[in-house]
Amino acid sequence: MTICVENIRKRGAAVEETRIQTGDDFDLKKIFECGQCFRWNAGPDGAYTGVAMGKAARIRRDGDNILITGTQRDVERIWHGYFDLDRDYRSLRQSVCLDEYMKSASDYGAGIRILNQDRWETLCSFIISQCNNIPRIKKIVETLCRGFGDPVELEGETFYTFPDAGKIAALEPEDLAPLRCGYRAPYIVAAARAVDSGALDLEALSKTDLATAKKALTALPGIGEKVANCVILFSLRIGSAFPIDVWMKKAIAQHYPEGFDPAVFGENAGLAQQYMFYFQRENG
DNA sequence: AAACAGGCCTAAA
DNA sequence: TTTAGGCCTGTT
Repeated sequence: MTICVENIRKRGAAVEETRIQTGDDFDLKKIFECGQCFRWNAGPDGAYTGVAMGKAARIRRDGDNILITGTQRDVERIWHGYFDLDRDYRSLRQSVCLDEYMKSASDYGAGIRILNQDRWETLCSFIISQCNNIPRIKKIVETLCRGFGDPVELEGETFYTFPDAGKIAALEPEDLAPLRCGYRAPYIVAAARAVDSGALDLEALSKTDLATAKKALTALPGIGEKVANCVILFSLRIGSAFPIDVWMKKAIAQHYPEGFDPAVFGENAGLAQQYMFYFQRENG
C-alpha cells in the first residue's frame, strides 16, 4: 500500500495526519467492531479515536484513503503492522471461499482486517471478555487504563495507555476491585506476573505454532481454549487459530451440521472465523 | 425477580 | 471425554 504524508491544521494547532491508500479492503467499522479490539470508539463524524501500542490516534476514511493522526514514521513503526497492511485481503478472501456460505460470509465481511495488537493487552483484554458483553468489556478495560495506564494527549484530549504487565504484576487482585471485573481479577494478576517474569514469553510464542502457543497459554489460570485462540490470532500472528464462542457455535450448527474442521482453511482459518463471526452477528 | 451473558474450573459420570 | 453447576457483576 502506498503511504504519503500530508499536514492538516486543526483548531489552530498543527495536527499532522498521514494518508494511507487502502482501497476497499479496509473498512474501519468492520475492523473495529468485529470483536477483536476494545479501545476504538466512533465519533459522530464516523472517525474512530482510540489508543493502541502506546499511542492515541484518530483515524478516518477519505475516499480510497485512510487518514490517521501522526507522522509517516508512526505509520511505518506502528500502524503498518497493527493494521496488517502487508497482506492482500482480496486474495485472502478468495482463499477462504470454500463453499457458498463462505463466499457469502467473506463478501459480507469484505474490509475486515485482522489487527496485530499488543500481546499483553490482548491477553488481558480477552481474560476480561469471558462471560461478558462488549460494552462491559470496554468499560472494564477503560477503567483499567485510566487507573493504571499513562496519560497521552491527542488534540487536547487525554487518553490512557494500556498499563504494561509489570505494572499489574505488582498489584494484588484486590487492587483491581475498582474494575468490578469479579472473579477475573486474580486471572489478570496471574497473567501479568507470568508475562512480567518471563515465565510466559509471548513474543517467543509468536514464533512457534498453534499447538505450542495454545498449550502455554491454557496453562495459565482462567485461560481456556477460546481466550487462547483469540490471543494467538489477534496478537501472535498465527493465522490458523480459530476461536469458537457462542456465535461461532451457532454459525457452525447452522451451516455445518455434519461437522466442521477449521484446518480446511489452513493458515487462513482465523480470517475465515472472522468472516463467519461477523456474518453471524449481523445476520444470524 | 430470576435468568442470563462473546468462559473457565472442578467434580462427577 | 463429555456434562453440570458455580463464579463476580450488570442488565433485562
